[in-house]
Amino acid sequence: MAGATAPLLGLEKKSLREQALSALRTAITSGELEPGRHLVETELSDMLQISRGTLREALRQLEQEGLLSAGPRGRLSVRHLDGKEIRDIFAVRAALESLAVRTLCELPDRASVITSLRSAVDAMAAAAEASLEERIESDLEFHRTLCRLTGNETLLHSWESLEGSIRMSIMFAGIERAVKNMSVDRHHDIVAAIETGNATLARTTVLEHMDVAAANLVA
Amino acid sequence: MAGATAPLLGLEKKSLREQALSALRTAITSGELEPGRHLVETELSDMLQISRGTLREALRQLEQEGLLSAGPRGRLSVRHLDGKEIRDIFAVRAALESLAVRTLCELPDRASVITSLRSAVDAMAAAAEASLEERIESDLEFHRTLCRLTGNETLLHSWESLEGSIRMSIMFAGIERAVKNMSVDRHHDIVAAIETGNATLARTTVLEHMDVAAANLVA
DNA sequence: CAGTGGTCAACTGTCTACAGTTGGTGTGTT
DNA sequence: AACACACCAACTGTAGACAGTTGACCACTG
Repeated sequence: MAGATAPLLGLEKKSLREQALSALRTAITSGELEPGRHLVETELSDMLQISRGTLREALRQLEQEGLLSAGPRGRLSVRHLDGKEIRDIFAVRAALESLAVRTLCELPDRASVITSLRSAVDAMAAAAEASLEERIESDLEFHRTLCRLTGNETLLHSWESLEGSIRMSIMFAGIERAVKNMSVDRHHDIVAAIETGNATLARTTVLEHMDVAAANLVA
Repeated sequence: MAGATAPLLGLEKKSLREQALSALRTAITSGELEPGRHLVETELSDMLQISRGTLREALRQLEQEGLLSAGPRGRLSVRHLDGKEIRDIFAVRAALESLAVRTLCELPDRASVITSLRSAVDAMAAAAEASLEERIESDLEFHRTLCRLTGNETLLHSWESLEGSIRMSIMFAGIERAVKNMSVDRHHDIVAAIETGNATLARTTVLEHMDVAAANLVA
């Protein structure tokens, strides 16, 4: 986790809600909490050693991220994805990321952007020999960077809201299938397309990338 | 509010959290809670006559919708938008809705879709003489319908997550400016473009519609 | 055997209370 | 008057308890 730089002597204090949030997120996206499973508040609050009120705030956020689905009478369960939903998720993702690259193409000075993206690709290359988890992380980090560099906070926020669903898609399809989408070359193509400044080309490249990615997952 | 059909003798019971959610949403998007204002939990829970725990769940959701921004130490305040952020919001909105129309164009039988959209446009025309609020509602309803008809739940969800920000943009710019975007003709153009099945045309129409809309708001 | 009514356990919705932290204010000292 | 320190009020983080509802299981009755 290279992004977790401690703020110069600042204590690493996260609220219990945030801790619960990431704990549950990883539990779900790792499959520890299998899709369809009913979540019982008292049970979870016992496991995590936090009170129900704190837990409920975290659950509400996960629900809005699309990781949980609400049944009748507030019953929450882990969302179950089918092939169509994965394609739908990737269609939205493609729309967001194509906006990202289009925006980046229109930037007057893309030099620093290109530099950042290249180092993100390099990180993927470095992780290529590492664990599958790390490869996935570096891949997602690349795409998140794509959105962040636009400077459009709303775009970044929307993408991050989708991130949980993306991770669920990966888990649903199985990590073996997912790594087929981690090709360093394909990501280089995206950066190269941005570098040309040709928005149409960049957009097409991203759309195709996502099409292939979704196809790989649901194949 | 044509969408609020009671489910055959079903009682209309909403949880306090949901009630608080809509109360706060309208308070913010109507400007009753002005941008930048600090929100104090105890104060709000007194006003709404609910407990803090219940309120906090609602606040968490509003935060994720982008209506509230979190300061240091959990201090929440009503989000303040500037011109750039409005353009950013509408750029994301344009990306989502252009995906919507593209998807609709690729549908084999668009007849029923066109019918639904036409009635949504008719509703706008009917509201043209009504209050400004109703005009805004019918406009948003049209665009929401655009997303709903695709059958892509993720797309609809993403759009609805953005809806709060869109409403804030409208309020920020002032309703007088916003109504300039409610032209029935322009919305007819979108429907007509979908009817042709020409995805590129439809996409261009929507992108331009959103460009104009954002320009009108920040002018 | 079908159907009815009743009791019980499991959950969620909601509220109140307590603890910890922070920013401000007033007072005393030099 | 300026600075240091101590106290205080305001607010958020968190916990624990109570109430209401639902679904299941079981006995009773026609």
